[in-house]
Amino acid sequence: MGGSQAPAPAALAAKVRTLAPSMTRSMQRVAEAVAGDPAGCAALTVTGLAERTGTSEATVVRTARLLGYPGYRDLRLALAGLAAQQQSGRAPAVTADIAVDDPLSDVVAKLAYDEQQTLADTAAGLDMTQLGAAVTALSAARRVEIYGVAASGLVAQDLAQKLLRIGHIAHAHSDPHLAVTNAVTLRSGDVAIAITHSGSTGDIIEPLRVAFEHGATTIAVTGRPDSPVTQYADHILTTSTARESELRPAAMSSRTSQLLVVDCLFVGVAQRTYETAAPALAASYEALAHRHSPRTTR
Amino acid sequence: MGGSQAPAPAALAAKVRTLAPSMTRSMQRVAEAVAGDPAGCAALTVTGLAERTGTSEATVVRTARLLGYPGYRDLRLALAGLAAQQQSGRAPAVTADIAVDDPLSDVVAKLAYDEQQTLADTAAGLDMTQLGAAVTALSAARRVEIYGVAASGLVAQDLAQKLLRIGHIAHAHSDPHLAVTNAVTLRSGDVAIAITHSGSTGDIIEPLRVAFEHGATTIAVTGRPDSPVTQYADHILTTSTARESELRPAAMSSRTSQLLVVDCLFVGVAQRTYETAAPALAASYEALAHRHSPRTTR
DNA sequence: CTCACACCTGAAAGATATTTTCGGCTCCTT
DNA sequence: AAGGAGCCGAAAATATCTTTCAGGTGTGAG
Repeated sequence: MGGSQAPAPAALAAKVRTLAPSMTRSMQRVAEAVAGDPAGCAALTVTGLAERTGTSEATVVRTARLLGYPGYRDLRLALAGLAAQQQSGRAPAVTADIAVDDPLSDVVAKLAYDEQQTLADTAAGLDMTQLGAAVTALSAARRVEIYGVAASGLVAQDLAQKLLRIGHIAHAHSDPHLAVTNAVTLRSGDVAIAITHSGSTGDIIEPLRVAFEHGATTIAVTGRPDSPVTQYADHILTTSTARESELRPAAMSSRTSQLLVVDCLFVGVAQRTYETAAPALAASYEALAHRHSPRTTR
Repeated sequence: MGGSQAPAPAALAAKVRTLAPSMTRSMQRVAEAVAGDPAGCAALTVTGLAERTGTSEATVVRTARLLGYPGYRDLRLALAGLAAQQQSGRAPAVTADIAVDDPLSDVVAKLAYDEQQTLADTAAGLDMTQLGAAVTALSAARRVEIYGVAASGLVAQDLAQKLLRIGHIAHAHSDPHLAVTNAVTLRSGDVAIAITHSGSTGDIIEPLRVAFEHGATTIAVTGRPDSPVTQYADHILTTSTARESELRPAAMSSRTSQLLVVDCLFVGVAQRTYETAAPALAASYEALAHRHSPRTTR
């Protein structure tokens, strides 16, 4: 039930970053070479790439498999495609890290660029099958419980707020103990969602496990599709992982990525349950209108 | 003109037309198939393409040679590149609104595109002078209080979490009454931030007004620089407003925009107070490490 | 501190795909 | 109608990719 099986044409760099942590040293060398110079690597045979990375053919093939391709041949084709896209596409990028002495205008530009990149990577890497299944489960759910702590806790709340606005019963939990207590009450027909970037946050795995074992449909939103949390997930939605730096904690880009996924879930559910969602949206909008004072101008 | 022996990436169709007259019948069939469906042919092996065109492997190789490639392998690579280019070329048709019957893949593409657009707009529209002043005030603040409700409440919490992690005293408030109570205790040297998209949410204006009148430095993060909330704001940071639709509430893009602004504030403050921020970041990272269970692999 | 285990790693064997060779065939020329 | 030039594909030869297996390395338990 792992990541997507579709060959990723443009999302390769993202996939490399996502899977890199679960790779062995040699495989990382191969993945790095491939992500760093797609065009150059596309010109090489298995043996050539093995030599260039100081590894063996077997390792190259293994890496290709891990990245989701049937074998090296297919990875090579994807590489050629990627190279062509880069060629025709825009200039590489100004991907420099944020430095302590960057002027504010640079900070803004770099942050905006990085988040845009994260969005593109996430969209490209999302498995539509998994997403569809998750939307289906959510649309039919009696109630939805969402677990997340810290930055992911905010994403959980965001989703809960949105689902509530279209008439679904949804709650977010940040307190690990209460989350487990809550998970115990779930059963078949309910949905539990765990949001965790690392996928190995014990406080979040536990409630999902409990929900899973009580028969609820479980969904994991994580940046690590091979992490512990996925053992208890019926559906896995992978968020992208951008490089981080001292001044740019991982939480920043993972949050952007998670929010996009959550938005997709929301819109998907809203589509599926349009008959009830539309009036509910209108009603909640109406109810809040009086809380706003008249505008100053215009 | 035609680069005779150089592998043609995009000009393949043209080359086929140019060379077609000098081809034999079987070769023309192959060339035609290749030019007509690059993506499909890239997926085929020599034998496969030979069968599909009703010819033999030898003919396929001969055709590849005639088109300027060393062999079929290289033609296939070029084909993959061409396919990828075509693919990406017809992408930018996602500017339409999200419809009820859009397939999920369109939903994802449109959402990602819209959020990217929002980010670009926000970055372009940010007033660096105001941002700089806000960062200066925050860096020197004794404590920071942040007010926001609903979706903006989550942004407020996000900022509070981040500032806490770099050793600043910061709290987010969603409860209007508690917010006002809290604002009363502020004075010169403290900073209050109001986050509201409309700029006319009474529950948020009120605490900012109180903070303003008690001498605190006040910052407004709003999408409406002419709205009531700005009367009480020393510094105004403008977020961008994307068009919204029934299935895409305003909260979605305003949140993206607000988060970017908040991230800029955070990084700005982290830069200015690097001496204390860096160790604090490292310490909080360290403290959370034990909450993560060991990885599945490695 | 030592041992045992699990896992990564690469060499070589095995399987596929590509390229070359070569003889039959068609079609044109005279 | 006969000869010949060149096209075409089957099968051999080669290159490339994949799998298997055994050696090595680091890690955790005792």
